[in-house]
Amino acid sequence: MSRPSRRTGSRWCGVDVNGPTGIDFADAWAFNATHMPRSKPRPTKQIEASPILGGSRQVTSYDVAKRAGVSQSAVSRCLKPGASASPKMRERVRRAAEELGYTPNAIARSLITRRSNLIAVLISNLTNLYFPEVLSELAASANVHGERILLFSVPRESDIDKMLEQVLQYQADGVIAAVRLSAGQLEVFNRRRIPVVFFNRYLRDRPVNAVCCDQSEGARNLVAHLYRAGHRRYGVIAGPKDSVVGEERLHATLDKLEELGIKKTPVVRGAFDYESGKKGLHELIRARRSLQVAICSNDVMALGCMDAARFDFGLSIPDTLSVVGFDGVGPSTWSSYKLTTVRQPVQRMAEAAVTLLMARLENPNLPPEMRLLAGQLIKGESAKLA
Amino acid sequence: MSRPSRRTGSRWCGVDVNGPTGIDFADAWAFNATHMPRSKPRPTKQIEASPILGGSRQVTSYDVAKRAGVSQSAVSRCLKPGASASPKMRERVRRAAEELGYTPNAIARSLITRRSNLIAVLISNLTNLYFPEVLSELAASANVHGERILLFSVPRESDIDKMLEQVLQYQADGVIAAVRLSAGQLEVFNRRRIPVVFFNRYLRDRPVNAVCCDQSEGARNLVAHLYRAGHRRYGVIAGPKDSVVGEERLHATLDKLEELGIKKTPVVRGAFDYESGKKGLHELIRARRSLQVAICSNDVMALGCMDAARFDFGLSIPDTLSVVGFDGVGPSTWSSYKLTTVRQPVQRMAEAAVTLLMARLENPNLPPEMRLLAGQLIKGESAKLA
DNA sequence: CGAAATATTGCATTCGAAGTCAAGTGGGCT
DNA sequence: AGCCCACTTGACTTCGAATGCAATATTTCG
Repeated sequence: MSRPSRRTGSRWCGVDVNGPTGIDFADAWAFNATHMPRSKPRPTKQIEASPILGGSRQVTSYDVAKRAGVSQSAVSRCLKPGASASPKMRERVRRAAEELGYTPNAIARSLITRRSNLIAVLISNLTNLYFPEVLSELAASANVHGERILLFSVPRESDIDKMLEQVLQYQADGVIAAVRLSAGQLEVFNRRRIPVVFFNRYLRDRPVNAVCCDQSEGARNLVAHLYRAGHRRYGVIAGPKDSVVGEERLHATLDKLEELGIKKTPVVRGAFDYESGKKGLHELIRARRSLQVAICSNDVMALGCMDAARFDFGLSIPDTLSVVGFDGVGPSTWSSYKLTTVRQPVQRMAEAAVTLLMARLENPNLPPEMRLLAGQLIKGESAKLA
Repeated sequence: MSRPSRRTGSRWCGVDVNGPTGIDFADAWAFNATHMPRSKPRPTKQIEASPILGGSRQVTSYDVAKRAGVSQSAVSRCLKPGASASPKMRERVRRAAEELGYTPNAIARSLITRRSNLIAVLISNLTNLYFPEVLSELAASANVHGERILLFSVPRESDIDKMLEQVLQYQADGVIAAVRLSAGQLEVFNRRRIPVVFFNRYLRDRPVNAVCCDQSEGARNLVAHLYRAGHRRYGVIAGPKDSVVGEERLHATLDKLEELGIKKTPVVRGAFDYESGKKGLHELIRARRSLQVAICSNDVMALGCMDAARFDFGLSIPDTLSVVGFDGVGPSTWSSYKLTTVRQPVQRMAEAAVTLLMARLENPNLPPEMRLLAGQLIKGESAKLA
């Protein structure tokens, strides 16, 4: 310490100064304070000197600084790529850090930088066969940008508010939502300038960030192929009404059918799960015995529908009944199904979602943006197509 | 402020005092400092007084304190259930917090309490059909204990070390590992007293915390049933050699077979995925044309195996070939498969893993513990059983 | 060689909540 | 009234890294 040393209570220097510096402070206080109820000298912040003993206090940047004979700020700067630091110091600090097994504390960093490097991912029901893939792609993309994934698996819609509270508490940098959020819930994030990107859903009444597979185009495309193959008697196994993408798939399907002159297509509702597909087919057939095509709003229901067709009704697919789905999940390609479906480009969608989010972290003023990615028609063997 | 007011630089009080208190400080400094290179008055920590303007600084406990007319410590105490606080103050603080829309900062809390309330979950490949269920159960259990899940999806084994570094940086309270960890990697966590619980795997050479499904018993049970049904010519489609549970399933199977007098059962290796199951059956049949039973080390391979049997070889299941698996994933119950398998009690396993972890957070000195949960034999229709 | 420009470095402060400790308050009892 | 004890409450420090700023060190260049 060659400069005129100021008396400070700062921790790592404390050990270098003669005597407890705290006393100066107490004096200063005494001078001004007319009443001094707690006059005990401010304790010099002193580091436990026994890193060898069992004191398993974690190694901090102060420890590294001391060992390298530099200041804590220096350590911080050396670890940061862009910062100003001489190569010599960099090397000394690097060595000291390595010798001590130093791990920066991301929590402390987040507190001061106001960047948690956490992305909250909200997923409603992980068992959907489609989400796992999404999740793993999201994790990969986030990782590329130095962000981690804080997972919120929402068992019931009613629990969402509690989850959102947690998302806020953890200071997530941003949110990727594969669940339904109300306008009010979204507003909470907007007010705090936390970007939210919807995954395969969005809000109808206001512009939001979203990455979606182009359901409409996929659906119309699919219907066109089916129609050209000669199919005339359709039925739809749709998702629950509160699923925006489900409704979009449904409406695009019905619109295209009407455009082709086919009216009054029966529609039954399911919950996007296997059993719904089975049940759905039973209902459809009850409604219309001569059904030729079952259009299912997702793959898992389509697979259930196929199984019901074969095992409950003894139908031959695609000869007696054509079945199609949406998503392109793993099992849809299995030999038992070879489902005709519209595959979502999950990987590109995940990348897009993270990219959208990161851009809004850089520049919070970017306007809401919706990215539509085209689905790919997978011509399986579950439907006669043109 | 009814007591004799001490002059302090503490933030929330500053605003109550007449005039800028900073000046008193400057004087104090001037009095004592013999050398004063930086004599600008120590800035009184002052809170931006415009919560109405666009100043979107987040609401802190200081703001709440100010509004409620109490100290910041009081706010902290009021929000914590056990702490000492009069009902009157509790109510005032609660109201102020609500009016301001206060959200405690979990990051700041973690820094001081040294508890991040984060559990790192390491999963290798999420697309495995079995992990999604695990993950969603883990999330649910963790939530019950007030912990969040920090997800690490490990694409390649080689990336694990980078992941572990991140786990440390984020000060995860504990780790649930559904991936392979070397003894050295585990040691890093032990040294830092971060509990690790393995999920369906463990280390052979040292005691560790683990929750596993009792593979051996399940396998032996399965084989016994198959044997009693009259099967004599077996083949095994096993997992990769580096999977501990896979090997356990394999060895238990082979042991039991030998115990029953059946030697030299052919074994082929797969990667736990659908294609491996198909390929595995081809290899098995090439090795032994008269195969009666294919024992697969997981469900997904079993499903692939079934499909290969039916579509590639035209075999009838279970008449010509019996197929069994392990896990009990969703699709195994679908009508096309009705797989006979040993179901893992995923929910109870997840609960156990979290419980084991939480116990070790309470008391870090608890010895390693391994919980074995029995698998449940699901008698599907893919195998003739006794 | 010396002045000016630039690079390096350290000090002090900051982020926001929690916890320690002492001071204050009030009640109950003698 | 006086004393003791339990209960409330607030001031201040703490956690660990990042950063603005000023003080040095080093280089550049006239």
